[in-house]
Amino acid sequence: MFTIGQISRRTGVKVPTIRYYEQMGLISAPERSAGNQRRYSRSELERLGFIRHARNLGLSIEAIRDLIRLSAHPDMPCDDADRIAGEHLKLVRDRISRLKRLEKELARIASSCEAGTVKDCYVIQALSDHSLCEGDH
Amino acid sequence: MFTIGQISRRTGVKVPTIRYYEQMGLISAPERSAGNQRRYSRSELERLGFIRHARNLGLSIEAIRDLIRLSAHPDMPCDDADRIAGEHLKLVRDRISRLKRLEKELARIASSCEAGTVKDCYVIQALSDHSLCEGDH
DNA sequence: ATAATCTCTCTAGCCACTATAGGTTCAAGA
DNA sequence: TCTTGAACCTATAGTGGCTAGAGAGATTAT
Repeated sequence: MFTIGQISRRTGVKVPTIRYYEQMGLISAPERSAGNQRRYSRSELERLGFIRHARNLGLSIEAIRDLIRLSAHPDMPCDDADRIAGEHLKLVRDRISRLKRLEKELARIASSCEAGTVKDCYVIQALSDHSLCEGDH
Repeated sequence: MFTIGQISRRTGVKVPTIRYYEQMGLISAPERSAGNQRRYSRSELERLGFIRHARNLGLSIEAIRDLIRLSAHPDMPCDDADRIAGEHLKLVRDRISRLKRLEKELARIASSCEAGTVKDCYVIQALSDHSLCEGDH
């Protein structure tokens, strides 16, 4: 049996976040001590690890809820789990390509200001005038 | 003189968002018609374009406020504008490298499930067990 | 017994919007 | 001039995923 602070330290998920996950239905309400404090078992520790890992990968609470629901039915086909992971992968790839375009333009903007005063600053000019952009976004 | 709907269509910033920017102090309160509706001039249209562009680049409201403050003092040195753009560039680069690590692991996870049922699904296993990760995150 | 550290619930705040409700104004057509 | 319908107004609440704080109670070590 672990206290909330103990599983917090073990999983790296902060105490209020654990309580928040409970509220959101990602982990079920654990047993309580005589004094109404949460007491967790090993399986709940593992589930929290799962959640933390998935969150680190950027999956939404919603997606994680779906995966947990799936894992409760081990004999169902796992197409849905694959789909969730695949969709998320696509999302991540989109974000990367978007950010790369931003990086390119920002790098251009940030490197090309040689003027000494705001009046002639390329950063501010470039931001004012979208038509100076090389790429599209 | 433009109505709020007109500058919304011209800049691509939604009407409630324009009002929100006004509340946040990014644009100053415009003139009003006899019936209390906002009437904008060309300079406000331009500023909104600036804001939209900067937001598209991912700059925070806070950073944009700083840049606007700077551009009100055209004779000051523009180091600060350069710094803001540079810092943001660093941020974007960090995000990209983080996302790339995620992409790698997600791709591995999503592609390696060959099992038919949830019980043996690699997606769920991999999420449960961080130690299966190849990289660090 | 006491002190220090957890833990409890509840509420509010963060960012950058978005949505809704209920009302007012404006511009164009009849 | 009247009417209609779109656009506008303010104010409030909700989004996601937490985080912070208050004020009270529980547990543990000395």
